[in-house]
Amino acid sequence: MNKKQLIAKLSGSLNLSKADAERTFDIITNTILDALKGDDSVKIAGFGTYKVAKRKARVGRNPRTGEQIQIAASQKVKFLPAKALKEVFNK
Amino acid sequence: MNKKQLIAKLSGSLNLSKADAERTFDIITNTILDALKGDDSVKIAGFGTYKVAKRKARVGRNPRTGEQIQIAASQKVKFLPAKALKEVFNK
DNA sequence: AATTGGATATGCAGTATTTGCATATAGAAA
DNA sequence: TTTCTATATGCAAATACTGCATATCCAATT
Repeated sequence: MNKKQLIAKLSGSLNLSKADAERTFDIITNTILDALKGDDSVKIAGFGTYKVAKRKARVGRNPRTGEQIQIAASQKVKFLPAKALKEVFNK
Repeated sequence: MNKKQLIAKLSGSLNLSKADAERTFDIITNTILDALKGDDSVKIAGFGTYKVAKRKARVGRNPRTGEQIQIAASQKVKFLPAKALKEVFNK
């Protein structure tokens, strides 16, 4: 399912036009992103936690040529599913 | 930031009561979950992709006693940040 | 509705990183 | 109040990550 299809569903269940449903959805994701930029984590009970994880610089390898490569440190958004979410898929 | 604080922010930016903002938010997360249950992945352009990842059974260990334990296969929701999302935190 | 530019999936090798087990407790959230 | 979540522990095994070409897929513009 892609964003367009998701918006179509939400349009129905939220009783909004597709344009409004998309606007609503975008506001929510942007709010989460902004929070991650400033704060460091966003916890949503029953769903999961978004966190910014710092990754150290390290040595990698180009699998095509085999040569070693220096990989810079970076940051990545991680999602940790809540307990309830795990149970849904493991009952 | 926790869910309550997120809802409070959304209440303002969506111009909804807190109760309605929470209802809206819950409908969205539930819609995503339902899609994932149907074995799909949910791709949200510019944000990321939610996927159900299957994990194989393996041998684990009780860190308290040190004894080996057989761990059953399981499923887990994974979130893969979109390119745009990575760039926000690595520029 | 169709085209196009951009984003993402795949496969590969080898190393780095993460995962997840049990369990109690502390702290936070509903 | 009562439920949920983070933390901490050692360690084996699963998985992520890198460059890059190709194939596929999506989003946005015509």
